[in-house]
Amino acid sequence: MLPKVYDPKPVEDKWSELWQKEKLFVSTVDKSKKAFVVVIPPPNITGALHMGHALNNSLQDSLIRYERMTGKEAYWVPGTDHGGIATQNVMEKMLRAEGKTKEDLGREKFLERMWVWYGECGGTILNQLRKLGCALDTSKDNVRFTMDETRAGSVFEAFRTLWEKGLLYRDERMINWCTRCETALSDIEVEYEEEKSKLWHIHYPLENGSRGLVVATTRPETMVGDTAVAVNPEDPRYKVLIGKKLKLPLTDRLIPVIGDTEVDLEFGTGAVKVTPAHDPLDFTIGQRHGLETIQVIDFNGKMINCPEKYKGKSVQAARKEILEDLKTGEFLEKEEQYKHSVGKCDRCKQHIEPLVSEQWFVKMKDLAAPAIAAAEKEEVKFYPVSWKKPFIDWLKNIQDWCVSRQIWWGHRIPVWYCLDCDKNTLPYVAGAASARTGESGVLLPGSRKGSNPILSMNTPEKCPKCGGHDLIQDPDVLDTWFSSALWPFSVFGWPKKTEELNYYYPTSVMVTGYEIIYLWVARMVMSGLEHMGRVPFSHVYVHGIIRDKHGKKMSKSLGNGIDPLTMIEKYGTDAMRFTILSQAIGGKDIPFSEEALVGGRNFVNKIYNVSRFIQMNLPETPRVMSAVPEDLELADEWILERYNKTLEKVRVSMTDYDIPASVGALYSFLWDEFCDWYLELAKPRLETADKYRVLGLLLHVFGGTLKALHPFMPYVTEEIFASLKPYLGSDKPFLLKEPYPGGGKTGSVNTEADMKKIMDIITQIRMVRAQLEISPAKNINALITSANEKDLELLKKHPGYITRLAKTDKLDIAPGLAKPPHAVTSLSGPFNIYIPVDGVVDLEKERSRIAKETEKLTAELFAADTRLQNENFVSHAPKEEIEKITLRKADAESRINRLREIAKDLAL
RNA sequence: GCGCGGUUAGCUCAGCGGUAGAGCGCCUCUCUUACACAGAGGAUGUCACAGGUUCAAAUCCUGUACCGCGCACCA
Repeated sequence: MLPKVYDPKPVEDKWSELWQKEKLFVSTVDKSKKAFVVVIPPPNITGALHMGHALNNSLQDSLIRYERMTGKEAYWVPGTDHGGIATQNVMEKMLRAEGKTKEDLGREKFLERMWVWYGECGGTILNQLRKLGCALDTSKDNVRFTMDETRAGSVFEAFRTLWEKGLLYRDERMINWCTRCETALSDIEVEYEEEKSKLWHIHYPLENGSRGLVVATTRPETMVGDTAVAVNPEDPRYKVLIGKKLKLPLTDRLIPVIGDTEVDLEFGTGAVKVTPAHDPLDFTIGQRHGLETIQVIDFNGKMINCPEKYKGKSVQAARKEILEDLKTGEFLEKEEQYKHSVGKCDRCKQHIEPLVSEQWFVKMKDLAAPAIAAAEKEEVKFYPVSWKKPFIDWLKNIQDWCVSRQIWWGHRIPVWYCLDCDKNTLPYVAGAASARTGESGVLLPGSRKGSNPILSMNTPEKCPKCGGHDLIQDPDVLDTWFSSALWPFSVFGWPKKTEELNYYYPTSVMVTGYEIIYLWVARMVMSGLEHMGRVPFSHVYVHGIIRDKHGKKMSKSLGNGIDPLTMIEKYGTDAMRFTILSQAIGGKDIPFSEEALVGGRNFVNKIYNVSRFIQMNLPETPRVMSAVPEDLELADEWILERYNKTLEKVRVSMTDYDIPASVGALYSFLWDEFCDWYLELAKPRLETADKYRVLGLLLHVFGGTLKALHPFMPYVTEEIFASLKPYLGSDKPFLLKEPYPGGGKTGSVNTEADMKKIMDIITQIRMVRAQLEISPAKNINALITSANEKDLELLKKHPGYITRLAKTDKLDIAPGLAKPPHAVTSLSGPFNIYIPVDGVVDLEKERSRIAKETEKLTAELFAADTRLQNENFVSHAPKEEIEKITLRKADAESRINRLREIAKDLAL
């Protein structure tokens, strides 16, 4: 006999290995079949998978397996992402642990280490995905990487196309700079967080030293880079000062007062210090008024171009000193408590420094327009729809995308410069190794205007203009999202016109968390339309974020993270998949706790034990037994009906990507209906001549349920299916090869209603047993009677159901039965149920039971009656509703009357 | 400031026009040979608040409060 408790580990190891070995998940171009394609959101190679990945991939796997079983050529394309800054930070951290920096290694050696890391981490991730049961063919030649050779080709092609269309350009702008990661970031890589700070009011005197203007600022340290003070030209307080010169405190510079309508009269003092080099708004004001831009903070976050005493100091240190000096000089007039949100690097949480710098940008407006149209026409359809509007709104307000990053790990910008042609325009310093670029010879961050970029995938042989060989490549790499944006077609070899690309593109659905809709989904849609002329996927299935049980984001620093692999160890993959799939409702965040897994584990165990029970009853010599027999009796028809309806519910839910509804339907069918009722009713029949017909149906329904559950819980279903296969008559090597069940026809219309009547009687008797504390071991007798003989026909056909499940010994079913002297009574629909009890009935208990019941029914009667009395209800409500209420009223009346009679009896 | 969610049993959440549901927890009984990771039964809810629409509202509309999340602003 098999053990009572299911042990997932050996089962999971066995099958995940076999699936890969037998190439179960391989997809090939098959034009006779409709393709169902999902491209994996490639996990960053930054470490182990987390709960978010578990959710994301469980959802995708469910879809892929489901669609494959419905007969589509389902292909789930595996891969990983190099993950730019995030991964480089991981490596830098590892180096730090060794007491090294990336500069110690130099660019080349550093990248070598990164590739070794890719080998390790990428492998780990694939391993973990296999453990999760993912239907991904992880053989080497099928796994993509955003930085492998093919993908590099895609990136170059995209870069070249955009460049040639003038959609990619280099310009000097104010960008977000992370002084920790030492790179520029795009706007969406900045997180804003509310912080408590101060608003400092500083007096800027007039040229002659007399009372000037008071500015309010949160960043006093930038004042050494001020080149003006702006006021609103309509401001009566300051209008007259426009054009006057102010003496910039702590320096000997004079700066003008300018008028600019962007200045808000209400805010602060109504006078703004203008630091074009370090504030986005000031930058535009500066451009408008032709102000000088003085960079006083460098790319390391240190002060430059300022009075000697602040030079080289960090921003924080400089702020402190400058404030002290302002106080000493009596320039500081006020300190106000102030809350404002501050930009932070989404990778390292360091404060973002707005800096002016020359970077590569992608022009977005033209790219966004077709994407907006596609979303509006729902060529890209969001599930849930509520993401449609935010998606479109974001695209409508899109800004150009800064795509250059000053890090080493990534696709190097495919642009070279000729040091001969451009020796006067390039900020090039030959010789000494550069810490920033890790190369000898430095291309400084300054302007390269006037130089001629040479576009080339590989190092050009020579300068096409002068034939010179002294070429230097742009030191920057591309934003990691640049390659991600191409993923839905780069995975199929684009720009090569491969057969795969032709067959699999556009893909079916993109499954992703809402946190990367703009960062990623929007860019894929734009790229797909731009480079392929078609949207990359027709559906976007948006899911939420896994949070801790209190709704807090899981994070390392909070220590509230749950490791999916530990959970798999403890509860099994199927249990974890079931749990998170059940909770992934409507794209909402999922509060997750370990306790929730218990339910999943129990369900897996339940499934396993059903199979134990069935197997116990099977003949030792296997033969095909699964069948829907002729001459079904009520319970058989009922379970088939429930089975068919459940499968239909699953089918409908799946078209809506409502996986929790699918999983939930199967759960309650198997547990509440199949196990709790049908199996219990089948047990005695297994001892009779009926045995093989019952077994046939048990196998049919359970086998089908296993298939239906397989997309969600692949391991346990595969394992059980394998052991039942000879009885089920399947010749398929794996469950995934089986067609998804469904489409069965339903039985007679009365089946469910009839069964419900019997179930209710059973429940009533059980209730009496429980209330009277009659031991389950003890059999009792019951009398069931009704005024209408016809009602009893149904029960007479199936006395065994009641005998078995209510554990009655002797069961009398007849019209007009009188209540035996020592008996308790219960009502079920039109039936009076009398249960004779030993000794004397506790009259008090019985009376109060009946009183309570009467009370409930009276309330019901009153409610029904009130509605029926209401003319409006009768004239407006649909017929069926009125009928329903009428019946309810009659039922309540009948029961109340019957209860009254019994009460009368009891009084005697 | 704009937008999007949420507010239902002790907890976590379904339901989204026709008599309030699940899982977990709690209470009672049962190791009845598939399963105690189980079975049977039970208790527990002014469905945030205020208006409105409707014969009928947890469900639709409007507003309010609180919680969360985006986006914008942030001198």
